[in-house]
Amino acid sequence: MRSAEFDKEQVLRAAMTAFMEKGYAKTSMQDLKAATGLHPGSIYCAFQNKRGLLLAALEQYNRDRGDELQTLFSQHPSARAGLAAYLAHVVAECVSCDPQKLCLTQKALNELAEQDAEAQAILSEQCAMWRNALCAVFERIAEQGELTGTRSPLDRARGLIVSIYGLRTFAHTHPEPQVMRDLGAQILKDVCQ
Amino acid sequence: MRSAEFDKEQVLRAAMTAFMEKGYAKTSMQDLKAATGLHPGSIYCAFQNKRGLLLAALEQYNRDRGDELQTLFSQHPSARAGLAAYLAHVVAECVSCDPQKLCLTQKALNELAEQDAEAQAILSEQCAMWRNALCAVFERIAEQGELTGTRSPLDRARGLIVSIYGLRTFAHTHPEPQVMRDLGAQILKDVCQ
DNA sequence: TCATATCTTGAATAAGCATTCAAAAACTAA
DNA sequence: TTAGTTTTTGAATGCTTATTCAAGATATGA
Repeated sequence: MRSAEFDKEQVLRAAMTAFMEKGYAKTSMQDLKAATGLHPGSIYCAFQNKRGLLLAALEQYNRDRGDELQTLFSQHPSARAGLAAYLAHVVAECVSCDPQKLCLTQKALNELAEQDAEAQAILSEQCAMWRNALCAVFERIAEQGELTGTRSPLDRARGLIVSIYGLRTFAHTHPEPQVMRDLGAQILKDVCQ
Repeated sequence: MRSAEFDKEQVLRAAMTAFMEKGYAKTSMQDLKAATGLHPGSIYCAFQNKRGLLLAALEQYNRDRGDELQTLFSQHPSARAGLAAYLAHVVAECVSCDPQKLCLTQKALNELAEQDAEAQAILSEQCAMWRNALCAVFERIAEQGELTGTRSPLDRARGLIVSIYGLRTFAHTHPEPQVMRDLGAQILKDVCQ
């Protein structure tokens, strides 16, 4: 018996950033070898093939982002303040123009939703998990009486996801940071109204 | 002297749909040959290379979409009604799940904004043109007294673009058509408020 | 210490890719 | 009709790609 030398999470995070920077199609196995430090044989042994590595990386990304969201909201007693901080965090990522701070779920959705049914199913489920987490947030905000209007938490969660996807796409045109912050503020207003 | 046999607009529209379906990286010259009916030599003679064909296709797409928007709004005396029709049109495209009804600008923005500065510049300018067109729409809606609130037309135009980008990304997870229509209706409300 | 099972290594493979080019075809102008 | 110019054609090129595999390295258990 002998166990693998590499740390799977570490390898998946390295693959994640490689895919974020170049997209799936343009990331070569050579890129992945350089990013992960693994030789082709090891990658194929652990993940079947390039696509298997992507799918595993997508799941790792989703876990990491879920944890991050939970941590962020646990730091704010007011759910509404947590939401503001969350949006500010997303805006900051957009403004940074750092390819490693893109949303891999969104990138993959745009690149392969129409081409790979299995990837699409994984991504749809991840989107549903995200939506449920945000839905719970809006339920807490409602309980704390910080919501006007009559929209359901689910509606608001969907609206917020749409807005964040849009914000991240819009950011690729490099608008001024203040514009991005204003857009974020307006989204917060609209979604809590 | 001899003029080219092919119709440039027709070729560019064929290339557009090829790039929409597979993305830039995964569309091979063989795909483009099949889609356009042009042999490699002719493509290279007319557009330099694969990337040149993409850039030309992006510009054609932008022209076509600009014309489409103008036509749609010219059919509605009420600018507000035109906006509602425009959003309904976008939602219908999202619901159709037809890869040929994606937004090529958005697809390219997501795939190559970080990798190709020239493409990014073209796409940013196209986004600015779109924003200006929508800004003019909001000015007309304001003149017609159908706007509440104090947001500037420019703010609203940016917000609408963000929402449409988001809607199109969200659509890749195949939500129910009614959900998409509800999201469209909410966007219309928020942006005119 | 040794045998064994498993992982690691990196060169080899075969397919696919963007691009080039020279020959053939065809339109234009005289 | 004919000469000249440009386009069309599609095979050839050389490079890159994902994937495989057999040899070598190394940890584990006896």
